Amino acid sequence: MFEARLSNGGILRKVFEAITNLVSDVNLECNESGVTIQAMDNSHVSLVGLYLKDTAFERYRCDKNRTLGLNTQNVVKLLKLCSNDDQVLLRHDDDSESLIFIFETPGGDRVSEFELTLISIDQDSLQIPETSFSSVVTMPSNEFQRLCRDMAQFSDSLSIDVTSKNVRFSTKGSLGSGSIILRPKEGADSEAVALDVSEPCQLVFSLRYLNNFAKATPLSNSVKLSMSENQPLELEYPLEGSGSGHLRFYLARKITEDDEQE
Amino acid sequence: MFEARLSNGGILRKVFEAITNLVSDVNLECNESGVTIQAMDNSHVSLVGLYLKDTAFERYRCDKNRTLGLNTQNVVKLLKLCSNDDQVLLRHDDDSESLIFIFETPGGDRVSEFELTLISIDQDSLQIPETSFSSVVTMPSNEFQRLCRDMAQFSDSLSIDVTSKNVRFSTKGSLGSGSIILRPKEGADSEAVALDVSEPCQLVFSLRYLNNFAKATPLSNSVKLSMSENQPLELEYPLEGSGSGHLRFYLARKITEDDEQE
DNA sequence: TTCCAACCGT
DNA sequence: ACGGTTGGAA
Repeated sequence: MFEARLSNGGILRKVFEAITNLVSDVNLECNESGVTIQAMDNSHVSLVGLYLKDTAFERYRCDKNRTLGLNTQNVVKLLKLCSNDDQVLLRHDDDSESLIFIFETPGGDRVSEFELTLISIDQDSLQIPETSFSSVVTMPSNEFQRLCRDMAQFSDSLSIDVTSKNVRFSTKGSLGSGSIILRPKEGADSEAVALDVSEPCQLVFSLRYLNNFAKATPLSNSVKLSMSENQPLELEYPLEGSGSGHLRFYLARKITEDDEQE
Repeated sequence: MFEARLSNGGILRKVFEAITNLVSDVNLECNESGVTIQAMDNSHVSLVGLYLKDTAFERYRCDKNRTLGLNTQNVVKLLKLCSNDDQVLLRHDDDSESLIFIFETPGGDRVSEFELTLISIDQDSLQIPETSFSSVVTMPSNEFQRLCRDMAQFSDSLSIDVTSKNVRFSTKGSLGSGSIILRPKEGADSEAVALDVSEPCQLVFSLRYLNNFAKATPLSNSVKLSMSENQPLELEYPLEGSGSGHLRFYLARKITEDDEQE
């Protein structure tokens, strides 16, 4: 028996809304310590990682490990049926072919129960390793989204240069070029830009994917970009108000013409 | 001479907006006690019944009974030309081929007059009988609309189970199944769910039609679902602020596979 | 008929 | 700014 109660159904909806553009089917891995998703996107370019610790739930019970195959669009459809402040209870009976979503109004006078048929997904169970990075940029998530949207006007490649002093996002295309430099703010609160750089780096990424990742903006006020030379970017949205948890995206640096000449 | 003045033109517009999806042409039956419409929808599956008692009007005069054939879409077009709080005066001169709509701003500083050509509709004049029902559910109209829209995600069939304790709406489709249970609220105001059940019932209806009926939601805060086994559903939207009147829909229960096996 | 895009109302 | 509705196109 797997049973997990979230007091805020909105988080779950936003998580699936954020990843539905990337992956159509995912395996929800449930064990006693929490719930995770690790999936390659449909075009096998980027990775998505969700981690919801058991403490992120109001109530959590998972007697036996299980893998729940879900169609992300169907999950989004279903989660749209709950109001933002409804409580959400997920339930899976051992060996059942469906996952049950129960939405309860705060007053309890309305209880909706929806059953989603599980699907079987043959996908390599990824084990995304925890890695350390030489450059870490923390910034407001909406600012990152805006930046990626704006830069996409010029080209699909975004260059990110991080030094210990600042971070520079730049792009160049036929209609011109753009560059945005962010410096850490003095009175650093969580809303500000922060840098943690042991080794500067300069990497180029596809804006198409970054813009897809940025769909997760509603989940968190801040986003963390972790980079090292010759390592994929890790983009992390901490899940606020859920105790501990995060949604992460991984993207290998874009192969540019310079690389090809090597 | 037929002359009827409504202080609130919005009601009339909403009524016609609600039925224009179901019936393209209707006969407006006018007699000394008020105005009624009784019509079968275009596909001859459901019935629409409008009743506006003479007292629903600010002024009402109907010397001679008459049947005014109207194209519902044209009426909607015309009623869009009046503001929500305009007074509406309907006038029909005996034997005239048109119905006159006069819109007057509250201050009376603007008077618009429109003439709508009547059409002749050969349709059996229905006499929908007043019936009694074993299960009556009253609930907020917007909640009913939401429910029907949500359930349509799963399938076109909505099962309604009413007991003396609660009402359960459920559906089942390829992507899963859904069920919403409503219980009467304790501090029951007009916004709440109320049940009046002498005999429980369990019926299935087409969500396509229910969703069409739910277009009437703006007319009323509450909706009344009256059911008995082996009898069509009666869905009633009381016309608020119009003294006495209502818009009703009737829908026979959907024939399911179970029935066919009988 | 169903899906998508623009427009409007909240 | 979002959700809903409506109109048009496939």
